[in-house]
Amino acid sequence: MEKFYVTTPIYYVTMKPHIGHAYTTIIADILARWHRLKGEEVFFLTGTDEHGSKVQKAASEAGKNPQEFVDGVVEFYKQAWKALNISYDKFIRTTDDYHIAIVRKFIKKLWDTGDIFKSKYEGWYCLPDETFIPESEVQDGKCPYCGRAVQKIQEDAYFFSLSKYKDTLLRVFSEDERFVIPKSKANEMVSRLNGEVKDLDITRQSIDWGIKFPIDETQTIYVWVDALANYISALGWPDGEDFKKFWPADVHIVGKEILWFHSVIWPAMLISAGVPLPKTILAHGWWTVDGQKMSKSLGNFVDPVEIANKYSVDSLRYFLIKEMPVGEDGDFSESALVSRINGELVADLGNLLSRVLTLVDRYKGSISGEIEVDKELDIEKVSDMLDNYNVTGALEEVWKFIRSINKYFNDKEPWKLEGQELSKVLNNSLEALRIISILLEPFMPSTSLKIKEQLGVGEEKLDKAKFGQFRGKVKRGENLFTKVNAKV
RNA sequence: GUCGGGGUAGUACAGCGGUAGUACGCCGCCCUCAUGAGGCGGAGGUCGCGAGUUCAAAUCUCGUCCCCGACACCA
Repeated sequence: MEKFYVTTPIYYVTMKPHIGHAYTTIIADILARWHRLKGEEVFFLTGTDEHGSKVQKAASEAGKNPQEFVDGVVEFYKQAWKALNISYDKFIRTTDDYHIAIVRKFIKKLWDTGDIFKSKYEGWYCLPDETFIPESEVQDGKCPYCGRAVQKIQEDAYFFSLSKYKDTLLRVFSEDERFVIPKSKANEMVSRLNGEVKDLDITRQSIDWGIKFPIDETQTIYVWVDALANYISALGWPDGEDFKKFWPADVHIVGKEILWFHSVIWPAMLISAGVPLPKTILAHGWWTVDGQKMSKSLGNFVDPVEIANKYSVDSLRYFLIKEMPVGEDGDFSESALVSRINGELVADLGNLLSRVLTLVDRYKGSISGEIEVDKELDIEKVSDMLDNYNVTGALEEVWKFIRSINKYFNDKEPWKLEGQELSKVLNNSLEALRIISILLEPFMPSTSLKIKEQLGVGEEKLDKAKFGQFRGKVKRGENLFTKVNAKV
């Protein structure tokens, strides 16, 4: 049986999930559901990244110890994913015991390969805040958080020989078109690799909240190394059954800002440890909100659970996928969301189901007739797009089909027909709706289910997405979506 | 600064050598099976600017202006 392993990044638990976290996770969910629909064995991993100085700091600001603090924030993620209908198979936390043990084992493996060496880490340090400040954040020699002067200090640290893998990685990029999608983002990585590649410090002495470095217990493993290893620790590397079955990952879904970690640092560590590379790293763009970047200072984070409760989960899922092609940036606004709900979900999909079922109710005879709408749908194309992670294009293809069936219904004017002629139009329309319900399942699972209930058909996999004789027991129900009238 | 992407209708985008397109919005007409849903028609663009190549340029070349992204924190 074919397998499919998809991951989201593990989210850093300093705050509740926002619309960007939801977006990444929804893409992963769609892919997971799509591959299940094809009858494959799927492993969908998500989770939380819980170590590091920023978590430690956030915890102390909240007056809690770090473990208490992260336990609290993790619940927000789990509840959000439940509310958004996310079908993950495993939720990993970097504070889980098995993860900690495997990270230490993984680091030892890199040490045994000879790719870890001891040196000095030098950086800007804010003494009162007890944290290192990245060069790019230092403002006029001052700490961006407290405004006090930072100083250059040195401490012992261990480094990973990233530079050693530069050429190997360049070869991977040039030989494998699918290693990083989209191409434009792959090019950015290649151009960075062609520049200076420094070895990476992978431990810190000054940080306490994290996994201890197995070679020297006075050091703590840098949070990124700890986090990246989740993709194999979740599977029980190196001997676990899941690891043997599901690794290498088919796709790591990431935001564009963490692509370097996933397409360069992570692969380098895997090569060093003798582990095969993930097949694809899919980098997506960012959401702005009402044209502005989401930020703490603007306080404009959009809570996906609130939006889902206000409109509907599937309205949100539909909007996020349809509004912005994977890899590009896009803007979130409630007015754009409402416009898609009214203009597409209500007027195209909801309307189609509604008008077809009304005529079916009125017609008493049996439904049958030759199929004539099958040319309107190219399932191969939808399938190819999803296999190539073009979720926006695939959804658009399904939508073209929905529009074409509305047009078919309109042109045939079945409300003026009777007997065989009417029966045929109804059979075509019902079969189209049944196939639409199958193809929409990955994108809008609860809407898909509602359509199936009203058509009186059961759960169906992709192999049932073929036109034929409609066999459901139709039972008209509530409208799929409600028109939003309020001006926003 | 270095590297990369882009500037096309009010807005969002497609087209990438052969009479300027799609969606939303706007205007007009028509229909009624359907959630004040639907259909048809229309207005609206010197395709950033200048030059060149060509029978022919949004499309290729050069120049120029402007926007955006990556450059080791962020979905």
